[in-house]
Amino acid sequence: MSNTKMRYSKQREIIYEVLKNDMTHPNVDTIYMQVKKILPDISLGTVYRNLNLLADQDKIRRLDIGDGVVHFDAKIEPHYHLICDDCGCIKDLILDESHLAFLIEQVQKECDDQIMGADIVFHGICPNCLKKKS
Amino acid sequence: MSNTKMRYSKQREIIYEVLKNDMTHPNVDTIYMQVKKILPDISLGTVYRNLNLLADQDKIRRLDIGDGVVHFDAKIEPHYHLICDDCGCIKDLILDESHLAFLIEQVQKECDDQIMGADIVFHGICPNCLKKKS
DNA sequence: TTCCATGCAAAGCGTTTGCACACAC
DNA sequence: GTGTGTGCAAACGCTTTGCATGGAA
Repeated sequence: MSNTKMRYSKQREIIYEVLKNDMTHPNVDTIYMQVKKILPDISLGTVYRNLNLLADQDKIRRLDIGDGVVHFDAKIEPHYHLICDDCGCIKDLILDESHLAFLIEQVQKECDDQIMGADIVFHGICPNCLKKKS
Repeated sequence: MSNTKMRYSKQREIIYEVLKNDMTHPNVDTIYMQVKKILPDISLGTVYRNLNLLADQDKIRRLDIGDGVVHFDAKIEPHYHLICDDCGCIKDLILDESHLAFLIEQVQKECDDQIMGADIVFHGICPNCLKKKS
């Protein structure tokens, strides 16, 4: 709950630090393994609990890309993602403001200006995989 | 596999019919319960198997809206979805072509024209829930 | 001392799968 | 008859949770 006092925890701090330094939009298991290098005794449950807690406080973002596992992102500013259909990597995608405004406007016609936000996921081939193919 | 002969099955036919007549983007359990009214002995595994099979053949669409369960849609033409944050319903969203072209163009700058498609999910309050609130 | 956070393990839950039988062809 | 599809139940993988202990305030 948000009205409960939250105490400091070394585990939560490290989890947050690890995620902030990881630009790959890692899933929970990847985060768990990275944190374990620093805190070998941490448990998977603690990682889940803290990631969900940080996400509920909007300090990090939950990412659902449709691969069956949850990913997390320390970058909370609105932005979009490109999923590589070859290697499965997730890359940030910046859409310019004027375009986004138009997009939102379109959507608002449908739902009385109550739009909260949009999750946009694009599928394609990332530059890395393209390079390997040629 | 696509080179394996597929035989007719009553179950598959009914599953597809049920989905085509359901505009709510149902999850597997909902489809299962509807099909069970027509074929009381059908098993959940069969529903999963056939939905995945139909989706792999692009006869239906898999939908991942981030609620932890898979939804399906018999409407395969490209379109987008609005998720109601109040009731969780999923509504179709039509974006006009010129806008979409611009969107795709933006994305292609990032990934060498290899864009395959986009899944776009918007969050908001659906007209029904809005009405109830006022 | 109070009570939130943790580690551990078990449970939960949606989905997949192995197997024997049924059925399309 | 051959081989795909089914029903059933067990297995699977990710995530959550209950509980006793640890640690922040």
